[in-house]
Amino acid sequence: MPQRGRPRGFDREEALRQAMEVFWTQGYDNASLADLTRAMGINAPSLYATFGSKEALFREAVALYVQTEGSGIWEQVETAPTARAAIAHVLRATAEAFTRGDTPRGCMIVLAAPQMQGANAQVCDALKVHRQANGCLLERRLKRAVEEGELPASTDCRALASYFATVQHGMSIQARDGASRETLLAISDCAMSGWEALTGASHEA
Amino acid sequence: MPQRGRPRGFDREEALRQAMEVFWTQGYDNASLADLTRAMGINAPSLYATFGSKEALFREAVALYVQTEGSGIWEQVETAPTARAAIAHVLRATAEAFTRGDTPRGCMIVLAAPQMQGANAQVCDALKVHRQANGCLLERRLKRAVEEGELPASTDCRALASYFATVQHGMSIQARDGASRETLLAISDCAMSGWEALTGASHEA
DNA sequence: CGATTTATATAGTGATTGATACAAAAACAG
DNA sequence: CTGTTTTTGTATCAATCACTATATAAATCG
Repeated sequence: MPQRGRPRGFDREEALRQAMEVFWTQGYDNASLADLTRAMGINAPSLYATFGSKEALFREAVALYVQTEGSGIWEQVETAPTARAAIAHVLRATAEAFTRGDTPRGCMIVLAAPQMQGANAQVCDALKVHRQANGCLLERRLKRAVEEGELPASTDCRALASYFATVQHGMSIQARDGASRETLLAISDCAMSGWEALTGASHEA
Repeated sequence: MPQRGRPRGFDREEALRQAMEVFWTQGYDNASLADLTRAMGINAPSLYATFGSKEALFREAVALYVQTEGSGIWEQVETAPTARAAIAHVLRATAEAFTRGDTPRGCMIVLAAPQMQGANAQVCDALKVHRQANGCLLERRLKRAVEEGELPASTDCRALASYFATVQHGMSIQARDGASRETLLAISDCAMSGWEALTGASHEA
């Protein structure tokens, strides 16, 4: 019994992708139900029957964003041969992802709801969790590099992770302000050029 | 003829300061007229008679922010003896300003309206102008350092300015996410530790 | 076919949005 | 005092917000 009643007249994933793009460009507050339903090509009752509420739709959109857009940025952190290569890839992939042209500029996780206080504290907090997860991912990778001997034991992995996360977050603002791909790549080069001074691993390639 | 009619029953500057704090914590969209009038201690007609509109009030709040909160961060860029000292001060002052405790965390210019599209494109664009002005300020200071011999002629001042602006912007996100003053100071130290590698001025102090 | 089940479109819910009409209140000028 | 001017509080404006009640449309089941 695959389905009993009237079949759904739209593609759930495609509608969710459209909603994600609206939230990505407009943010959570500024994206109205009218904006969402227009972009998704459905009416409000279909949206609520399928996704539950605006907040639930946003959470699904965030999950889709992390899975599709974010994966290209963070997926190689664990598998990269060195911590240095891992972080360099994160920054370079960020510069490219933020200036793809067919998607909104900057990171949805950073830009969609930066206001902690007010009506949508839970939504903002959900994004904060994602941001901090990325910072922890970097920190864990750096700690592994210390264990493996790539970096000296004196390395302040927490500080380094916060630093590179800060650069990655700041690139969202730059991208929204119109920075070109070349500019963002130059920024990531600047961030990486201090690697030896940061880690004391001047003997590493 | 100092005044003709009924005198104003509240302090204009104090009310503006309260409005600034609401916009700072909640952002432009999320700050409702009810939030603003409650914090300012006045009713809506007084607000409109004094400031014109919500957008005009926001612009005045931004100007007040730049003048009061932002000055401590950017005022020494021109007067600092070296570009290195200037930028180090910007980052250190940023770490302190974003964690003062009695003011909201992070930069109002970065956090109050990051959505370019939608209802408030003009408001967002006004903030973008301020952000880019800071980047240009850094770039001009770096170019002066090249002219004065502090930095080699090969220095890419545009890229360096974008890089440090990116770090400064990213610190707003970190501050909103709860980063401590020590963490932000460590981030600024990380950003500065690559100075020699970035500028090729390894012989400078 | 009729019965059931699910999705759709229309229309409208109360609440809140930014912004005002209006008249009383509080100062001055004459 | 009587006008004039400006601010104030109350009460409200149309528009929009997120959300839903209701009835019809479109499918399967028996």
